[in-house]
Amino acid sequence: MLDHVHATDRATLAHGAARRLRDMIIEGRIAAGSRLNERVLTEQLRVSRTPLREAFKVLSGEGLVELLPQRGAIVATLSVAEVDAAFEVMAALEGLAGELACARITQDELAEIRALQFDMLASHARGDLPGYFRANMAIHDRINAAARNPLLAQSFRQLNQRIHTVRYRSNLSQERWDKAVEEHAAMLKLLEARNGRALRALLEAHLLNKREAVVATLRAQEARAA
Amino acid sequence: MLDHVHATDRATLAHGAARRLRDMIIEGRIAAGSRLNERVLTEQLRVSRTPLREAFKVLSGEGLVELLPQRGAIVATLSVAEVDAAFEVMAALEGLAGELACARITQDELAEIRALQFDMLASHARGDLPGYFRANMAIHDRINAAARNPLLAQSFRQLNQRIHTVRYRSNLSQERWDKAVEEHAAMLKLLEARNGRALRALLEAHLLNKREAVVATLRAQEARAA
DNA sequence: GTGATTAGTTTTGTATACATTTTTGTCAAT
DNA sequence: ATTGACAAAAATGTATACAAAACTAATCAC
Repeated sequence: MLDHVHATDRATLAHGAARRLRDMIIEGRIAAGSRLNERVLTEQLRVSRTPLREAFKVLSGEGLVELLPQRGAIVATLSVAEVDAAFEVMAALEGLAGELACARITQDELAEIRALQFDMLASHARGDLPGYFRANMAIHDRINAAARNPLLAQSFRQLNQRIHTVRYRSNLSQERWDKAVEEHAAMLKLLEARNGRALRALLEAHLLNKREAVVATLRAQEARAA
Repeated sequence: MLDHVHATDRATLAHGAARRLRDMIIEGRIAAGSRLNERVLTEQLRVSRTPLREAFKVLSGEGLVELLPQRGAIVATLSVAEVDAAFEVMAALEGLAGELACARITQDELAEIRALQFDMLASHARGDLPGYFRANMAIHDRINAAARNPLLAQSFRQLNQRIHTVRYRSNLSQERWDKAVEEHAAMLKLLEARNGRALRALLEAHLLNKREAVVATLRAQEARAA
């Protein structure tokens, strides 16, 4: 097991702690809004307070943790407004990525996206939602990579990470799911045709559709809670 | 920008150290690539190593500092490619901000931007470049604020902060300066007309023009150095 | 019962001590 | 002069000690 510890883990305890804590938060293993008690976490992560507190600072920069001076750290909470805002920005970023990708993507990368598209179709046909999400994420990652803009990728990743919990927990209606798959087919066509402007518009619309689905789910949950 | 002082600003030594160090880096008082020696900085900032190292982590998240495990921290370096990439993303974000602002801006906010526009014209007429930059920044801040999307504002601010040194050091040609002022007049018209799509396109073009100017300056400096 | 007060506990913030790792400087060998 | 070995110095990473703030809960006045 220890052989498989990532390089960033070995680098410093602070990095390792940040990585593990990040995963716990993104996967929802620690509830949003809950206190991050230093004593508890030092025992859980087997590090002392110094690297743990440094990890808090890192995750705070990523928007995953909120630091309340003199009152410790909590897992960042997500309001519906914030999710809404995040999708608004991500739509623009993903649109830009698509446009740039049209100009910069290689044949090999395009072939890989084609393959992933078939994976997605397979998952869709089987009704395998987690598989669909995986293929979906992979495709969008490839588009982002093909855009050849590390800062764009980073900005996008940061926002996406922040809303990860709610994004990949929303249960698509069959109808919306079918529509999303159709949109993906159109995306691939536009990418192959190197039609940057059109792909950009489609990706933006695609993410704004996604936003509607997620926000609707969240509002429904809110209503049920009340 | 309206420095709405967050409670977190002065609350802890770590935040204070981060703020001061951030200013030093953004203003170029510490050269890009130079080592951030902990002993030296603890004396300079009058804090112990613990909060200083926490500040490093914060600034690393903002892209201003690079952490080299076991080898300390350095001021992040900016390649021309990175500046290029940053402007590419900022153009998309600023375009989005303009489009959203068209839909959401109030009359009061619009009036304030009109006033700032006159300030800008005054600075331009006087050949006062720093004054022009100030008015320019203020206008773009107002547009961002009118977009009512804190995550958009944050993403933009982070990128802008990162390239601050080179952005506000590029010496405009009179020609380009005149053109930029003209573009600003057009922006205001589109904002008043609530023409979101057009404003978006203009803002994108405006920032991509800015990118050309800055990148040209950088390449010239590079050439002179060699 | 309600609310204020305050002693005791917990928790966070900061400084410092200790442990490794990296860097520096010297000197001999080629 | 350059290289390599290696001891010394310096710097970073981590743990812990101490200080200050926040929280808890018991007591008391009303």
